Amino acid sequence: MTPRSSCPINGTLELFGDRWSLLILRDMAFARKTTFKGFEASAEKIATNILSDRLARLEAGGFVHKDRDPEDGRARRYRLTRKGASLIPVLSEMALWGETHLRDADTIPGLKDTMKGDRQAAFSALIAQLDLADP
Amino acid sequence: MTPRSSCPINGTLELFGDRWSLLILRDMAFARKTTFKGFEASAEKIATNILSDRLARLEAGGFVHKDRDPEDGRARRYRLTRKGASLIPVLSEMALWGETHLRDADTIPGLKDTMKGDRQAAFSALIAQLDLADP
DNA sequence: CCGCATCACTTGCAAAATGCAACCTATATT
DNA sequence: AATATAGGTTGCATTTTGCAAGTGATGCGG
Repeated sequence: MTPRSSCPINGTLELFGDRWSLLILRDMAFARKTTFKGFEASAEKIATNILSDRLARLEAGGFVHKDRDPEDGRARRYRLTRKGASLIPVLSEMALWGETHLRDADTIPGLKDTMKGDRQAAFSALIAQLDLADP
Repeated sequence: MTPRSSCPINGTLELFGDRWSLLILRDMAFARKTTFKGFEASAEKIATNILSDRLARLEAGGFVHKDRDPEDGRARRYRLTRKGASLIPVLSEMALWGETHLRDADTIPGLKDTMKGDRQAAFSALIAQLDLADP
């Protein structure tokens, strides 16, 4: 798929401009979810065919790494790669926007302060707590 | 339309999680475009029915204000409201991500520095240069 | 090691969103 | 008056999404 333009905003939207991809990354980055069932159980109720498709795309794009769950042979383990974790600032900015402009959105404790202070440090700390996959 | 969840990221995605809405805001915020023809002329080649639909949604959501163009009675003038301009940080973060992670994305001069320095000041300066609508 | 539950899907089909091309109306220009 | 331009709308084909049901592999309790 050849991009519609060379605008970096457009490129980002061609990858993540849908209603589900970033929610999966959110679950990995902020809720530490790693399994299909875990993503399926999120409040937004993604359909399994869409979830399957998005995980495949995220894996193909190198944002997510998939392997067997070492604690349950039936389960697969999905983890962010460093490339996937690079979207945390985008997710955070969207969370901040939603929190300040949407009526019935939850407040994420500490988010506003984090986004005002040393973001880089906060993101690094968050990433350090994640069990990233490496390729 | 009742939101799928009260997650602020989800709420933001329900409003802007499509391939076009943020591009229109981009054109207003960064390219200073104000007319239907102007948006239509952008590199991504949006179809006119989609453009019409997105402008209507953005107006209904209070992100964009529409009036007659004072310099051409045939044209309508679309301008960001303050609420619409509040998405500039999200757009900028997406631009930064695209610029650093996508192969063939353009580089926006000064963006990386801006995003490392005093963002708030940079965003304020940008907004000051825009002719915002004010409802 | 048998039966049942769970995990990660896939399939089929209906509904909605998107994309394309043609057409239309109001205003401006010559 | 004729023509061009701005901002749409309409009809239709294609694509994406969503829902429900079904499938194969693995684990677990007896």
